[in-house]
Amino acid sequence: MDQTVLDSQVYPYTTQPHSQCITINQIDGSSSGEGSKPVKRRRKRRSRGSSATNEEDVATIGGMLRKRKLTDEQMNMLEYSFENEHKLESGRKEKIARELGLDPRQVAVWFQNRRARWKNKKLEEEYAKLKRQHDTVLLGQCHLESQILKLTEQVSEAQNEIRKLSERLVQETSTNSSSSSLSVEANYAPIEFEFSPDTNYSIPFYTMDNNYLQNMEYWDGLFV
DNA sequence: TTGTGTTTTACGACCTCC
DNA sequence: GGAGGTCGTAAAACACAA
Repeated sequence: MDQTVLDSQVYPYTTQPHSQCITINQIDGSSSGEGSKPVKRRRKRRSRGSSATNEEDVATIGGMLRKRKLTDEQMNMLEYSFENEHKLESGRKEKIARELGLDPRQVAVWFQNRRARWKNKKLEEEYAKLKRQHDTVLLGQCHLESQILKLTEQVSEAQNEIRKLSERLVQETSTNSSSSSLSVEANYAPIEFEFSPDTNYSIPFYTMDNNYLQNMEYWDGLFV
């Protein structure tokens, strides 16, 4: 067999699988030292040949078992099949395996791995979507907070204005009261004032009238 | 060339469903 | 109980920067 062709389909797979140097949680529970939590035991990894069902699947080169890498054509067919249906019932598995010249076990494994990749991708997309939504909400929150700040400043300015005017009014009323019998309304046209021109918000104008004067006490209490 | 990170293939453990 | 699923991981293959 042509070496290039062989290499395109199979790759080194050791006859002494690294399962010998197994893993982390393989051993007995005693080594973990963590009492209550159940420890997963990892068995020895089987050598590739033990599950293979045909010769092609366990080609050997230089004493090494070789694991097969799927060809582009096989990959395309599997992808096409996966697009139609992510699950794999046994009849379909056998059929695909036959058509592609693969071990049904290989087809099953490929679908398992493909589903895992698909799931990961979905999770990433979902995460990105949620992050975008979160960022939008944050932006809205910032906007609202800046509006609150602006409005608070405007309220504060308005309160100062009202205080000044009320003081002026009280002072002038007291100096005129002895010399004039005219009412406040007669001497002073209602005083109106606006907030800063850059504001976009419709804030009611405050008009000096009798109601205002009657409520002075109430307002003064608020200003303290 | 080599070190390192990522992808692909494969497997074991465990779970669920019929 | 068996078939087929997920999950976590090993190890080979691959990509790529230094």
